[in-house]
Order: sequence, then structure tokens, then C-alpha cells
Amino acid sequence: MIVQVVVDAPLPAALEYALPAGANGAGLIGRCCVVPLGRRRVSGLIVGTAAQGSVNAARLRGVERVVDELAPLGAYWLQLTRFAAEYYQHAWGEVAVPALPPALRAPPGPRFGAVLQRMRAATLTQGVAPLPAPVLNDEQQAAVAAIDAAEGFVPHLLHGVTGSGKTEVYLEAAARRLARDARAQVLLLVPEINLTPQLESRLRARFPQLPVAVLHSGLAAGERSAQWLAAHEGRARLVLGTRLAVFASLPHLALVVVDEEHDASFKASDGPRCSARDLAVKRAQLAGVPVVLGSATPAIETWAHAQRGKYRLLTLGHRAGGGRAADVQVRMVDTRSDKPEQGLTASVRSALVNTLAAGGQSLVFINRRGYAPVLACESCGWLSQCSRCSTYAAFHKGDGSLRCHHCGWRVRVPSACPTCGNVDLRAVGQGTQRIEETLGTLLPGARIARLDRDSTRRKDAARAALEAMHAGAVDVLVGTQMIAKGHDFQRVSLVVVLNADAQLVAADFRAPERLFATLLQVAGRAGRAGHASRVLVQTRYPAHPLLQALARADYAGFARRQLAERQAARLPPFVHQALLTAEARAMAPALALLSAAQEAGAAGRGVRLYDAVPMPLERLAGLYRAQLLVEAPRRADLQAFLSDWLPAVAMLARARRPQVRWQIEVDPQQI
DNA sequence: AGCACGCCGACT
DNA sequence: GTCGGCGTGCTC
Repeated sequence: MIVQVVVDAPLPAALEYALPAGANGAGLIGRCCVVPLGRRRVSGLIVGTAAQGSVNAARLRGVERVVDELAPLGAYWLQLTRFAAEYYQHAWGEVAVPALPPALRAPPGPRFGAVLQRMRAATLTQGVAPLPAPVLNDEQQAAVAAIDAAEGFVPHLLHGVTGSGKTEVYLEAAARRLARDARAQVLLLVPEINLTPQLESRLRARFPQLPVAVLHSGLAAGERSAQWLAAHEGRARLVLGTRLAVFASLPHLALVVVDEEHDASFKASDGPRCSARDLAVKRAQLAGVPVVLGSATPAIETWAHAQRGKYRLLTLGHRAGGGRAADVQVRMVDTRSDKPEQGLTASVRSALVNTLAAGGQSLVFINRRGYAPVLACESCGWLSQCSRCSTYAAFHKGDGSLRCHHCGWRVRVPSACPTCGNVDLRAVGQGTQRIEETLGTLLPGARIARLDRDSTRRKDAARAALEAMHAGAVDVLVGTQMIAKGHDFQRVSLVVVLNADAQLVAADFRAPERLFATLLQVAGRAGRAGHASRVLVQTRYPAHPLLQALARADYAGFARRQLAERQAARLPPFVHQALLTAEARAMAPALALLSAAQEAGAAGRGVRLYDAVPMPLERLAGLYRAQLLVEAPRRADLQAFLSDWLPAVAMLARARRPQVRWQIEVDPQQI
């Protein structure tokens, strides 16, 4: 008896091992096992069995242990990991084994059965008072009814404006699925850990009796394994997690939900570059269950699917519970005529002063932390370049440091120019710290708080700042994206956006949709409690179509325009892309590898290979980076090409001196 | 990916 | 004469 086993290594196929004589061959597929691999012992997953092996019997080694304390992974789970591996151009085992919980990724020891018992004893439910179920408005009810009526695999896009109550729709749709079948499980994916506790407590309050498992990278190994096990064994009825949870084992999956589906954090940035959102849809398809992608600003690709009828569009156009979007007035402040001083225009200054005088709260959004993005010597032109990256180190006034936000490099700010000795160094541009300082002068007596990655390094600092804001103990909150996500401030009557222009003119074709999503989210912080409020956007381009669409809160119009532009320029979703990247100690070898790869792939059918170029951030943490874009009008052509081409690229890279590391990214999000 | 083997330079 | 550099190749 032979078993086919995948392991976490870049091998082209499963390996074959012998089962001990007399071992039961039934029910082996999907079981975890421990196998010898070279000089190592590793965790593996049995993906097939055969009476006869295909390798030389002399080379065949035996399975050391079949982990029969644990039920096998299901057929859909195996199909999902196999699909992901093929799609993202990795070995099956490289996706499947790391998708297992920590307790299974390393070979389980002889006492594994006892370990599992301890995990099973961990309780999932918590005693929480149940919520009065919320009353849904007509749109919410229609959305729930549509999801509830779906038979088999039906993908939905739930397009809901900020505050329209998408979460209530998810929860009600989940409740209906769970009520139908006592074993049914629901998978709910969210972008980031920060959002999990909020949603988790809402969930537990809504369904106090429901066993909920939570999966994210912030959990300790033992806890994560226990949560995974509860899902695998069907004890957890609802699994709430970040992108890694898309690979949770869910034997009775009945519904998949992806909240904030446009969010970039669903795309893995290390290992196989999988999109958890796309895999969630695939997963629903394999399991034959409905899937709901929810967002106020869907990814353009998702919107295109909905427009073509591939996804069923459900719309929530009204704010649930009172606050009316019409009360929010969005206005552009033209920085060509109203010149900013210390980053703030006269219009913005007076709006802040007036809001404070009227007892309202203000939010000031600037997408740059630190005091200033760069420090400059005015006498010789020296700039605070990062020593390891092709970028500037930002000036942080608090601890007097220069810090690179890309690689973490950090030095004490020099007391004089390192080149010419001039002691008069100038902070150029605005960051959150500097805006905070300026506001302190502009609004004496105002209670000003700052929320960014620096101010929240201390544990719970973010929560404290947010609570202070909610309690009305803060008049002005300055911050980065962090202030935009998932917080309902009731008393905010002014939102100021300071530096949107940088992204407005960015080269990346996806920059507009990211900017639109961020700005709409930031703008949505205003006017929640129903009183009139304003959003002011400082810009040199007040007539820009993106900003005009923002002012009308017109996502559909924005998306229509984006799709037209992408069609004209032959960009996704009208073409499919993969990005080959290379990094080395110098730029030349990285470019040379990619040029050789380009030559090797020149005969590819149905694909187009662009020239190798340095990446937008061409040097990062001391390594030079280059990229080569591959495009194909048809997805199948791209897939076929990549599977032929990448082994050749691997050969080229191995022979290359000096060393060049390379990676492939299918459906790259940043080019 | 690991982890060996293997073949060339500076050391007890 | 060995220790160790990393180039090359394999893992059922």
C-alpha cells in the first residue's frame, strides 16, 4: 500500500511513501502524517493512495506515523488548497501544510492525543446577554431574503454605504443558515485583527449561545490550534477570522462572508501571495454555498463581476438608524488660491475654529505619520535619505529621530548637517505630529489627540484615544488611516482631509480606487448622529473627477469611470497579470535575471512580457528590487504560461551569481 | 525550503 | 594537514 504525501517544500509533485504492512488503507486521504524527508522528519498530508507506487521501490520510505487522533481534512478543503497552490504557482504542500494550525505544522509528538483533549476542553461560548434582534429596514431585509433564498453557490456583492448596516445583514443571513441545519457553519472574514474584537463582541451579544471560533495571527499557538480544532470538528458554528481563516477546516460550511472585501490586507504579502477574498469565493463554489462580499467601496474587479451579472448585486443605499448622508456636505478647498500655512488653509483653519466654538468634534486626516516626511539642509541641499532604502527617513520630533517607514531604520536626528555642518536643518512637509502641534497653536485650550501607529505603540493606547473621542473628552482627533476604520463617532461635525493629492497623482493604476475608498470612509465618519456636518478636502485639483465623485458620494459613477479607463488602457479586469520580482545586493543582477527570464518566456503564447524595470521603491532594506510584468487577455493562457515558465526561471536563478532571489505574484495589487 | 555533499583558501 | 566558504543537487 502506497500513500501520496504533500509536504511544505517546493516539490513538483506529491511524494510516495509505504504504509506499514497490514495498515488499514481506508479513510487515509486528508489525514495528517509524519514522514521522513531527507534527513528530516516533517509533517505531511496524505492526498492519495495507490496499490502500486510509481517510484523505484528501493527509494521508497515508510510513513512514520498517521495522525489518526484527528479526523481527516475534507475533500473540499483539499481541493481548495490544491486550487490555491496551482493558481498562485506554488507546490500543493507549500499551501496546505502552512494552512494547518501550529500544533500540526510541526510533527506532532506521541502525546498528541492528550494535547487534542486539552484543546477540546477549552470553551468557545461566553455568557453574554442576548441583544433585542435589531429591526432591519427594507433594504436590509431584502438583502437577507436574497441571501437566504440562494441555493448552492451564489456569489453576492453587498454594496452598502457607510453606516447602512451591512453587519446586521451578515449576522441575520448567518442566523438563518445556522437555523436551518444544526451542524451548519458560517465563515466570516474581516480585514484586520483590530476589527475582530469589535465584531466579536457584537457577534457574541447577538448570538450568546452560538459557539464562535476566532482565528487570526495574533493568537498564541496553542489558542489558535484550539480554535482551529473547534472549527475542524464542527463544534464552532461560526468562524470569525482574518485572511488566514480562509483555510480553516469547515466540514459543514453553509455560508461565506467577506467584510470590507476591497481591503488590501486580504492579499497575503509573504509566502504564496494568495487573495483570501478570491479564495473565499472559490471555497464557496467548491462547497456549493452562497458567498457575500460586502463593502461601501468594492474592489473594481468585484464591481465588474456584479455589473456583468456574475455576482448578484445587493444594495444598501440608506443609512440605518437615523443619520442621513444628505446632511454631509463635502467641499474641496483649492490650495492654489487658498495657500496652506503649516499645511492648513485659511478655510480649514476657520472651520476648525468655528467647530470648536460650536462644541463640535473634528477629525483631521493626514496619511503620514511623524513630524515631517523629510529633513533638509537649506544651505547644501542635504536630505534625510534612508541609508538602506531609496526613500527619505521621516523626522520624528518626539524622540528626536529620523526613521524610515519602510525598513524601520532609525537614527538620532543630527544636530548639524552631516555634509556641510549647517546647524539650521528644516523639517519639510507635514506629518501627524506636526499637524497636532500646529493645531495646538491654532486652537489654544482645545483637547487634541493623535492616533497613528506611533501613538498606539503602547498597548491599549488606541482604545483609550478612541474612548476619549467617544466620551467627548477630545475636541480634535488627528490621525492616519487608523481614524477611518470602523469607528462610529457620534459628535463629529467636521472632517478635514489634508494630503490627498499625493495619491491622486500616483502612478499605480489602483491608486485611485484605494484613495476613493479611504476618502469615502474618512468622510463617512461625519454626520452619524444626524446633525449637519462638513468634509473639507484640501487639494490642488478640486475639479478632479475622483474628488467630484467623492463629493456626491457616488461610488457607482467613480467605478464606471475607472472601468472605462481600464478597458481603454487594457488593464485588469480586462487583462490578467502576474508580476515576477527579483532582489539582489545590486540592481544589475536583479535586472539581468529578469531579462534572461523575459528571453526564456518570449515564445509564450497569448501572453505579453514587459521589459524588466526597477520597482517603484527600487531599494528596500539594502536590497535592490526589479520587476517584470506578464499580461494575458485570457486567464488560462497566463496560468499555462506560468507553469511552463517558472521552472525555467528557477533554473536561471540558481545558476546566477551573485545571488538573486525571485518571487512570482499572480494578480499583483501594486505595480 | 532544508540539508547534505563537495571542492577550494587560511589556520591550530 | 584540517575548518569552513557557499555552489549544486536531492528530497518518495
